[in-house]
Amino acid sequence: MSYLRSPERQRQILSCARKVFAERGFHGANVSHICAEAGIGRGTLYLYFENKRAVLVAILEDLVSRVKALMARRHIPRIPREAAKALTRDQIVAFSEGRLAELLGVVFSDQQTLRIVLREAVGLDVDIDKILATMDATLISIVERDLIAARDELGLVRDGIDLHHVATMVVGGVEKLALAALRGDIASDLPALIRSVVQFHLYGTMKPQAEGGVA
Amino acid sequence: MSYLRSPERQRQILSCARKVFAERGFHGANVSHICAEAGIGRGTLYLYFENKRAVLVAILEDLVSRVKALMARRHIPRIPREAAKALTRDQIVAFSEGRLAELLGVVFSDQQTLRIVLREAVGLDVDIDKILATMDATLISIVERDLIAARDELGLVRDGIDLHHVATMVVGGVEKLALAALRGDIASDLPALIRSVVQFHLYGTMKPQAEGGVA
Amino acid sequence: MSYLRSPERQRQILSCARKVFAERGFHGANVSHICAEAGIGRGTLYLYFENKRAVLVAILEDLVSRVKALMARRHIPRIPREAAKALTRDQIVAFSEGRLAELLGVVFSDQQTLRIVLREAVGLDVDIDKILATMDATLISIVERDLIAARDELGLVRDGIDLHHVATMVVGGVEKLALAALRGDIASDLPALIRSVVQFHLYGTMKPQAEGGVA
Amino acid sequence: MSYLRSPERQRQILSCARKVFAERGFHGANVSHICAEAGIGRGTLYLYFENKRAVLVAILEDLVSRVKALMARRHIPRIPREAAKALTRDQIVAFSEGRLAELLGVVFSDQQTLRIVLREAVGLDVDIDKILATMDATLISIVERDLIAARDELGLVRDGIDLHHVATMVVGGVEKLALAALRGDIASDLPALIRSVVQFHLYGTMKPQAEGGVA
DNA sequence: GATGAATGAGTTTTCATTCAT
DNA sequence: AATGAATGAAAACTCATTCAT
Repeated sequence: MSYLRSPERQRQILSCARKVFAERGFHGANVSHICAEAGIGRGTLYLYFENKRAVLVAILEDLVSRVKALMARRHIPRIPREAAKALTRDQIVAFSEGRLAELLGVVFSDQQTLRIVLREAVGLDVDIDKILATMDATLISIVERDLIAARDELGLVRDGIDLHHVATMVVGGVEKLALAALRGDIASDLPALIRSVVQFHLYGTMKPQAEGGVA
Repeated sequence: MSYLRSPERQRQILSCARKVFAERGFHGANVSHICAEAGIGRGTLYLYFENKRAVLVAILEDLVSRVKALMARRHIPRIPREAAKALTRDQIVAFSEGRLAELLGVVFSDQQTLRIVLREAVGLDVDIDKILATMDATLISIVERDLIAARDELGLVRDGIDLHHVATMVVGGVEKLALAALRGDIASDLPALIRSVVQFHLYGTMKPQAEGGVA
Repeated sequence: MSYLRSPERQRQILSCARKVFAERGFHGANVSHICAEAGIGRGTLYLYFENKRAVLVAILEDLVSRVKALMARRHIPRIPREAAKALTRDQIVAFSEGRLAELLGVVFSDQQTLRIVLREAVGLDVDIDKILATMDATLISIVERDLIAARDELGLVRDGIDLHHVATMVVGGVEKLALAALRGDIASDLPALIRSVVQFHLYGTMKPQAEGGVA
Repeated sequence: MSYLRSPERQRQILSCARKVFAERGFHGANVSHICAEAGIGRGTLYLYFENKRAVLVAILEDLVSRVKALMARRHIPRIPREAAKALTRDQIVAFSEGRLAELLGVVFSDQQTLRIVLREAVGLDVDIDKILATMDATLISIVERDLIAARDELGLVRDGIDLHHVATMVVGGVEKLALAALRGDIASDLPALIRSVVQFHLYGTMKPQAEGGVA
């Protein structure tokens, strides 16, 4: 028995639960597993959370709030259009990479949360789905906002693109890469991954010459 | 009650299970639900499947085999490099759209299977994960093969791109769009979605002029 | 494992539960106790009853329906008022004793049910309370109906009596006697008890001379 | 927080527990409920009572001791037999009503205790049952002693009556009336109820003429 | 082959009680 | 003396699976 103040104990349980859920999945994890991990009695968990599901919800909402905080914090740098025109390709790439790294840093700050969001929390129940949808929507809107700014203020974006679709695909693509990395299907070389993402979403796959050579 | 020979009955159970799993999720669905849907007794299911999990596995493996069949069937059209150079932008787009539509047609032939793959089968257990990973890998390798062919045989692909990463992102992006459509966050207008995907992955987001204007 | 048809199994569980509840009380009795007594698995009980509480409710409602059946069955014998006047004291006593014995026969047909009604089902929850109240009300109204008939049709009842109060007291008195008998505080000599009840409720305690001698 | 010496604090807890038990029943009431009501910490209760059950026992024993005190206090007024013969019917009734009111005053001094005795403490465990049995026995013996006195010293009681049975029925009848009043089935008009009880137990239900007219 | 009654392992959850502070 | 955080025993209940019919 160790006496901890409420908020610390709550955080401790949360972090142990994160670990356990990531390792065993939501259904594979017992309340007992979590409590053993946290070194507390089984009843203690119920002093801090209504039930097992509420622990997961807390983990997810914690992440959502971090993502929303990011969105609130981040503002589009105001560059005059003239200056925008003078941006080099490398400057644009570098800026995009920075933005993306920032985003990924918050979302996938730890592998455990990543695993939980992408795998353990999926398909559990309607309310949890709503939280995941909120997170998706927030992530997507962050990317979309950047794209809209790049289009409207910097004039950098190709015409006739549905930016919401694109933002959705960017987030989905990033998550799939992350999942593949989690599975060990591809190397977890974050900078390389980020470079791939940025290159891909800026330029697409088609050779400029090919494009250029087209009537 | 009704006399169906083994294979038909098996298929019938499978299709009822698909419906039930899609509607209620793997954990939310009882064996009873499936059997009621199929109009058979609870024990009968066990004549055809070892257990509940095996039913889901069968659904997934059925999909995997359809995807693999697609991969085996599909071969890259051999176009002489010279001809490739003469391809118009619209021809490339049209061809890509066709390929993608074909792919999506197999994978997401029905909303039920889609839902199961993207939501209900996620995070269940290690073996099911392996199946999902196999499907991901197969899908990705289909896209990747197309990309490799476009690069190596047609010379259409930009240099310095990690095509495995790109293929992964394309699949991930498509799935995220599908998920958003399932959730009702975006319109389920398949042709429009396919167009977005193809435009995005061919050209990326950056304006050609912007790119062109860079030193 | 023994295969019983639904209704028999249900009745068997009910009768075992009656025994177990009577012996150990509602809270003292486990579902396991009941199942062990019935020689069935723990889950089997839940095929027949929604939960432990529902088993008790079924026991009580079974009794209520027997009591209500008695009330429906029983009709007041129509005796012309003239004939009523000619009834001897012993005839009235004998008739009352018969009626009471009939009532007790249904209600307290077995000690187990009696114990459950008087002790184990008391104070459990609002709905069970309602059932007990219904039973009380039915018993009381049976007695009251007899009293009203004796008053209105036979003219046998003293003036200025609140017959509902009296009926309530009769039922309460009988139950207290039964409880005392259950506890072993008084002899379980049913005929003697019935005689006491009838004498008491017909004549009261006061000596007729005493009454007669009053101005 | 508030400084109360042991005995007052004990009494305070007891009175809060009485309220809580009456409102929620023994099983429905948490130790927390009681402590919250008393404005003390959860551990504090255990400084004054061994456990939850002990609190209920204390409430009941307090009542038992009040009832026993009544019994000890109450003595039969010595009236010469001659004087007894001269008692009017109204005098006897008035006296009986007084005695009964006195009894009820102690037992059911408050609705809370009444509810606990009649509903919440019933069927809990063997020891509590013994206390309730003691209370029943004491109440019954008080009534019985009055009846014996009325018979042996005043000669007011009809022959051939088992006074223990009668006393038991009187107590049972009174309790059933009280229960019905608690339930709202009958009006809680104490004087009217007392009158009904006294009339009934003195005179019974049968019309004197009817009785008189019998051979 | 088909059935569905029976099973019981496995989990969540509650709450009286303890004891470090 | 007072507290309330921590405990864990105890119990209800679900549901995939078995197997007598």
